[in-house]
Amino acid sequence: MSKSIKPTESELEILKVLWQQKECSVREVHESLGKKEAGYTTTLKLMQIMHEKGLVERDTSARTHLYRPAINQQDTEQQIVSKLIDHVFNGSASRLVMQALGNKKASQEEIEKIKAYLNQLDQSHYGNDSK
Amino acid sequence: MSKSIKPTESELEILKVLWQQKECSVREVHESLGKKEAGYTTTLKLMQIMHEKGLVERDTSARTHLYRPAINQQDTEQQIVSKLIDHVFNGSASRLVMQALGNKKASQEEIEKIKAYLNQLDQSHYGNDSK
DNA sequence: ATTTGAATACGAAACAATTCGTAATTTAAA
DNA sequence: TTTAAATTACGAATTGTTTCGTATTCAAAT
Repeated sequence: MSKSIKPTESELEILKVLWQQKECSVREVHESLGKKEAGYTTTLKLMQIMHEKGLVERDTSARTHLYRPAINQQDTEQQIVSKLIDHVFNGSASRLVMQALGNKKASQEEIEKIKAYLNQLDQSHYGNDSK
Repeated sequence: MSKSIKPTESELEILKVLWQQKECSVREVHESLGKKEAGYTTTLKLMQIMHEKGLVERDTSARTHLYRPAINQQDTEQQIVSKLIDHVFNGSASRLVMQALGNKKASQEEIEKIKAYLNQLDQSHYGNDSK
């Protein structure tokens, strides 16, 4: 399957809003993006382009068009992470994880969550082909 | 300190070669990049730009200039990962980690490495502010 | 000394992403 | 019905990255 549509950074910002809110007008997205962002027509244009690319769907029946994400959050995040692992960490997921944990971003609480997740992985014999 | 220089994708490719090999001529980098890459002058130009940006240092005493990385691999990877955590995973390192582990990329072997790392984190009282 | 091959320097083209100005359209209010 | 406000459509300017063609320089081989 060719899920290889990759959103740009700005597009990802917009997708995050849409993932969260399910369905939005351009204005709603624009406001959600907050102050720093560019003008309204910039957001509009981006969303129109995203529609052309198939990143979002839209309902044009009403005056104010409503947009919905056309790609899945989980899949998209997965793609981004996979690409990072391949390109930056030479295919080693563990190197990425260690990099992610070995910094101030990872609180003790976070680390506990991860341990729990790992144990759960074990129990569900989720492990796969090693050596 | 203002370490906020962020390499583009192509620049990162080149940095990876330099990190690995310590010091390289343009040609060496170019060959290391392999087939798919663009022409020699493209690599040259990129490295010249990287020099202007301060991403690499170079020794121009000899006919063939020698380039060395001017930024640290660990720091750079850290920056990339931090940015990803902030922008894609709303600041949650654990979400990134789970995404990284919950796919085919992470073999059982990788997962073991991570467990070991987590335990080691514990022992060295590395944990920080939680509650 | 001359030629040849490899290297650097430089400018510009080709692309892609972002931004915005302005016109046209639509709805609701006056 | 006219006006006003909000919206979409569209084209183009801007900015950043990548690519390459060509000129120049240098050093070694002839």
